[in-house]
Amino acid sequence: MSDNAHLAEQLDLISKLLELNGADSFRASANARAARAIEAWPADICAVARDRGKPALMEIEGIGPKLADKIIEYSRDGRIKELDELRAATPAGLLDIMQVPGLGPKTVRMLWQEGKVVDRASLQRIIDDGTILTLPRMGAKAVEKIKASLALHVEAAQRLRLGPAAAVADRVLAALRPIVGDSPMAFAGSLRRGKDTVGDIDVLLATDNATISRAAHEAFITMKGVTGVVAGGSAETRTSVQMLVGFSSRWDESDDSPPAGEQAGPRVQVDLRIMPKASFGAAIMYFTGSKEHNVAMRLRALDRGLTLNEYGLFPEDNSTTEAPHKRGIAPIASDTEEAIYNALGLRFIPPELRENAGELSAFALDTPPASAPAALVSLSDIRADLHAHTTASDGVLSIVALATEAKRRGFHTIAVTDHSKSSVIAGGLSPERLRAHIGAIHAARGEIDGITILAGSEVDILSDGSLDYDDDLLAALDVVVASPHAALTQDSATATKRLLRAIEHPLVHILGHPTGRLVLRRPGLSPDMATLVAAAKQHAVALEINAHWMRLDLRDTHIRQSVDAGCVLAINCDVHHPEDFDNLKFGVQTARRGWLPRERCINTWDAPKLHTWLKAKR
DNA sequence: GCCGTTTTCGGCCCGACTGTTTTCAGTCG
Repeated sequence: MSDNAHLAEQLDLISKLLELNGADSFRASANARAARAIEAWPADICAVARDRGKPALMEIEGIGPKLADKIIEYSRDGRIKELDELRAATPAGLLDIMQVPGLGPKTVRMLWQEGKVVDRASLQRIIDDGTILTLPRMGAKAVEKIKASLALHVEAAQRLRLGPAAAVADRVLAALRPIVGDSPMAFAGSLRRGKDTVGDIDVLLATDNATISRAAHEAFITMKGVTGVVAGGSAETRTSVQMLVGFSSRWDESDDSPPAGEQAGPRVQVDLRIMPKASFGAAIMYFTGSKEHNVAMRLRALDRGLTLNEYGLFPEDNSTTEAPHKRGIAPIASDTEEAIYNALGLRFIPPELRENAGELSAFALDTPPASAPAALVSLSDIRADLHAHTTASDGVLSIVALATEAKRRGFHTIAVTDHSKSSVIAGGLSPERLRAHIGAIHAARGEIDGITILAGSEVDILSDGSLDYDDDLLAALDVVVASPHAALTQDSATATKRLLRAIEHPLVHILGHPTGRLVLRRPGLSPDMATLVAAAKQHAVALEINAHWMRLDLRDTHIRQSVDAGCVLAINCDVHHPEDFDNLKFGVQTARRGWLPRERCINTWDAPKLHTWLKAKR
């Protein structure tokens, strides 16, 4: 875990413990806000603390003098005294209870103070013996809800990776489409923003037709894969179901594929929300988030004397008694997101950027064109893949089959990059086999035209940073992707030296999945990214964004840091199966989350430009 | 605990829903 992520976790914990201890809620949320700002910060925040001190920290939005001191304390001691004291004063089990849906800080504090609850077991005890009913605001219905939440919470909680989540959403949309006709319908939330994991899936449908609305609701709750309708949602405007993820792949035989029995396996909550057509833009903006982006947008509206909610952008008339849409006030903008952004002096902000990380100022209409961000990379810009495996190592496609599939998808170049000898389990090639393989790749060029097949290798970066083949052999390759595969628990300093050595190697073009992380499975290396991106820029090495949803490595914050440093990046599918090309969209979304401009992604370049760039190292 | 061309003190995003209440507190998204 990076220092930023760890520090953010500590501050978030401080926020939660403050709430539990009845501290001022604005003080608690200030800590949580700072945690999110730090987590999204592209550079190493501890380095900022050490090198530039308190004033530089206080320039970050949401960080004032007190929080700057805490960051400095953390960067110096690796801990924060305030957190230690709060932990000592609060039973650890209360944090666990606060995870249960329906139990917020106020209720948990009351249970602790009045009911002597300190963990899940003691909560269960006072439910069972009935004493919970004697506590304030604890009626029979409230207790029933807590009981149900406790039971359900055991199997929920886990977030879902982007790939399986997108597959569920696509399934839902495909099932509803025939019923809703051409009514606007889309998914929102962190899935639309392309985050690497999502908590639940929000599907929005806009219709003014009650018949369509009822039919969609009915089809939704009877869809294949639905294992239960979540209580609540009296009206048909919001329905929540639990749905089987039912997604398996070579990565997930251990933890995501259902064991025997049809109703088993991981589930995800899917919400269907039905709203009037006229509110669709405001609603999808609202449900897409992020929360921080929404808050910033509302503040921007207030600055301009307007009110923004999920029904539209309204003129503010200072009647605080009732929401504007309920008083029949006509919205200034509501049917499309673009109209709302424009009415607030902004260009349309792509969903991937909506994290309140500078996007509002960057997309302001009055920003001079010179300082406006360049066009972001998009899926249709990608014309090449530079990281793919064949049957020579652990892929399932022959060289020609791989090239044929790449051509079918509109690429002008495909690089064959099988594993090197140290990746024994993946069938890594000995130097002799690689020489023969290069010959086979050259021969395959005669069997298919309209696409360039490059001879390459995904070469292991060994634990000391040396590469898995001699320079003579590497020089015979058109493209070298150097990747770490083993020793992924090295400390940060060792990992930095290791990867730096690979970047400085004159025959390396691309640093493949630089940290080796697996989403929700393995943290991978945490090298000093500032050092790596500076070296990558200097040595003209492209940093890879591995598009597989299990990797998404580099991650969004690292990409932003690389972009700021002036690096070029590669978005590669790491193809083993033909379907792996479909993961490209996740790589592109992640790249966009890191603000990657089209021209800085080498996979968007035309063939002459890309091939010239590769040859510069030969 | 942060923040400021209407404030250095007194604010701090908005609305729906639920359950416990006689007017509202808490939670969620």
